Amino acid sequence: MPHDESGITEAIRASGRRLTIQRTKILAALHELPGHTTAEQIHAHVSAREAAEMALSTVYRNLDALVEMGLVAAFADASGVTTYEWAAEAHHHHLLCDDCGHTAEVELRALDALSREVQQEHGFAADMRHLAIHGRCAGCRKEGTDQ
Amino acid sequence: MPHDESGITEAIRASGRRLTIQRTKILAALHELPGHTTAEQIHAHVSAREAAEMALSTVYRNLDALVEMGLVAAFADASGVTTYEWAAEAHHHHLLCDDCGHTAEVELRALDALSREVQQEHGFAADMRHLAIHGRCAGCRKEGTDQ
DNA sequence: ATTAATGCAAAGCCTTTGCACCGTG
DNA sequence: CACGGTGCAAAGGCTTTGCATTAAT
Repeated sequence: MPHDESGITEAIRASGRRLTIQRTKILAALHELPGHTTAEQIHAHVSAREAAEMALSTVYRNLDALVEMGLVAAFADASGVTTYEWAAEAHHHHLLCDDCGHTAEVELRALDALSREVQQEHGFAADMRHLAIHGRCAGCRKEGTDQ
Repeated sequence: MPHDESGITEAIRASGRRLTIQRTKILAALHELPGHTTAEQIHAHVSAREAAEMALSTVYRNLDALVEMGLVAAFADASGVTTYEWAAEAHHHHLLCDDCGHTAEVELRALDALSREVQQEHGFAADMRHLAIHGRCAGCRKEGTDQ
């Protein structure tokens, strides 16, 4: 893809990897699609605009490589599906409603204190870039009932 | 199984379900095994002590039922494996080391503030009973390097 | 020219499902 | 004795892998 906004292509080359058309398109898709995309979605996104279809396994292999390089973050959905997200954009937090399934992306200040506690009392370097908090959203709580 | 420590068997019967030998053994296994057990582990645990082996699908079906009843909590591992835990015991938090895979169960005070922030600013009722925080544990940080 | 990367198809893994039979309530 | 539950085996979904071929450096 055209302009390389960060040094991503360099990083890829530096790691001994090659910049194939497929990899380039997957990088573009990661930029264009909103966070939390599945391999399938990326595959569909790429295949939709291009005549030639890319193998799904290529998408997986590339995502794995990007995760290994730390450029992309992978997360396990509750249903077992893996979602991927451009690591640099994963600096937000999620409020997952267990009722309606809605996901809100928010900034949480209190996490600093949490991070500190975890660090000081457990020597654990927390990666808060992508914390997911489960619960019930405002809407579902109003409706009161179950499900 | 002998003494029913909570009203679990009642709850099961009240939901129109039956108390089969298999279900009883699975309940016992959930009590005996530490948190975060997989269906496979429960199956192995039960099969180990009893001569007759139980079908793995029975374990899954029972776990599903227990989750549906709210007695057991299910969580998606990063690798896509589902782990189950006695819901009443899931009132702790996890520090998951992304390097060595070790899981530490801790109590985090700072979560109260977090809970409050989420509640007040987003109207979201957070369920903090089983928050998982990713990062690097003390041990892996000392070793410094990758892996 | 090397050798990483792709495509394809097959296999893997965890989990779910269909169906006849069993056993609890 | 009705109907929820079980076992078995087969199917399902997502992901990975083997191998010959292609293409980036």
